[in-house]
Amino acid sequence: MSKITSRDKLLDATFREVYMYGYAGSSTANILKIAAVPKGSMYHHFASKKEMVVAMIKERLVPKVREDFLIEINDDSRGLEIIEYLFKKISNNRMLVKHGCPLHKLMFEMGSLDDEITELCYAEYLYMCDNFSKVIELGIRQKTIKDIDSSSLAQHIITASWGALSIPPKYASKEQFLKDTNNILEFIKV
Amino acid sequence: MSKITSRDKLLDATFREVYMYGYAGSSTANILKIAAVPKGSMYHHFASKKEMVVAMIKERLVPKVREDFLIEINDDSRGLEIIEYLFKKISNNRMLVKHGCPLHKLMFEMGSLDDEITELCYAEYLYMCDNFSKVIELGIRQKTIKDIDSSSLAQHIITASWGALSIPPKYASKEQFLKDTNNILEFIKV
DNA sequence: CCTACAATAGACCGACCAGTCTACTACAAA
DNA sequence: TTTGTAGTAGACTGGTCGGTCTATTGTAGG
Repeated sequence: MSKITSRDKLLDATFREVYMYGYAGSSTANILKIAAVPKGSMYHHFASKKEMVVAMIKERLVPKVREDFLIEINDDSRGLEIIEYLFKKISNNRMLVKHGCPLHKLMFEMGSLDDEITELCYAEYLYMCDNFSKVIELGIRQKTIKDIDSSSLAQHIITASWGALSIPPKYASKEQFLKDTNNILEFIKV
Repeated sequence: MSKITSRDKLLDATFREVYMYGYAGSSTANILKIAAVPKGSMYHHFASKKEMVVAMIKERLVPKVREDFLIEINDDSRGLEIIEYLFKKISNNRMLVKHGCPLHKLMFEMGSLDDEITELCYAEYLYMCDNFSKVIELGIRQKTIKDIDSSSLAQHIITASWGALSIPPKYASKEQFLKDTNNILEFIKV
């Protein structure tokens, strides 16, 4: 039995706050209130707000994004179907559809605000591109995906999905996302 | 001869600051410093920071986006070529490539922060979709663009371009954007 | 039981935030 | 010339920001 530590509660609260209101839009005071942890604890575990966010990215945001955009390659899986299934999975994730990809949102905001955090996010974006490339190459070999430069196609699929997910929560819907990503699918089909 | 008023200087500075650092990330103090205008003037012209940003959206951001994403339909213009030319034009706009579409950036940030500003941005997004739809319908009639639901296609082109433009300034490049949007073009071609 | 250290707790700090206030200036209308 | 008003000017306010400080508590090792 592992109990939930103050550190855990802080990272969870930081993820939620930064995801919803952005880095600049979220305050330590609010994070502490949500986590129900006193200020002394926070500065015992982390040197600063930024360091707490850096830890949050590594220990919460990155694992979450890897899970949400997870691509599993089995022996009998087809490249195209994996992407189709992924879009379906994302469309059923209410949080993603409403508030966008947390990695995209943070990376976009931090681009002009902090180099270290931007780099951290961008590295994860490159990792995603790599993963997608492999699936695309699989699909190309199976002749279910068009034979186009796989890394350029991976980048296109990710950024286009991110764009489709960046419609404000009030107006975003599963249907709109599926309609949008269906165009991506139609394009990559052989 | 129309002279530059304090109000103009404030709107210009507000656009730059909010574009670069976001709504939450920009301060009135900094805007006043850049505009070289005293605080009293600002609160004489605008009731609050938010009202100043609302005016900035209407009088600076919207016109700028309409110019950057301008689509001109002449008698002898072809639907596909208009989109091709637009992507080329955007790729040559260093500011857009590095910092993204200002409308997209602000709308994405404000989604959970302020309904009024979100609505204002979303209305302009719908206007863009409408404009793109018309060009797509033209292309369909000319048989240079695939005969797919034009409004869904318009939405796809815009959100996918926005996604391609949301790579951090440090890593974004004209070449990466063109490679990315070329996939959109290849898809819509008949 | 004692010691030592990790963690909790929150009062407190200076800096900065958006916004207010009063005084002053420029200028147009009467 | 007088008067009214739009605009300029910046000192000031209350509240919130990230971060520091000291005191206390919980707990594992001796």
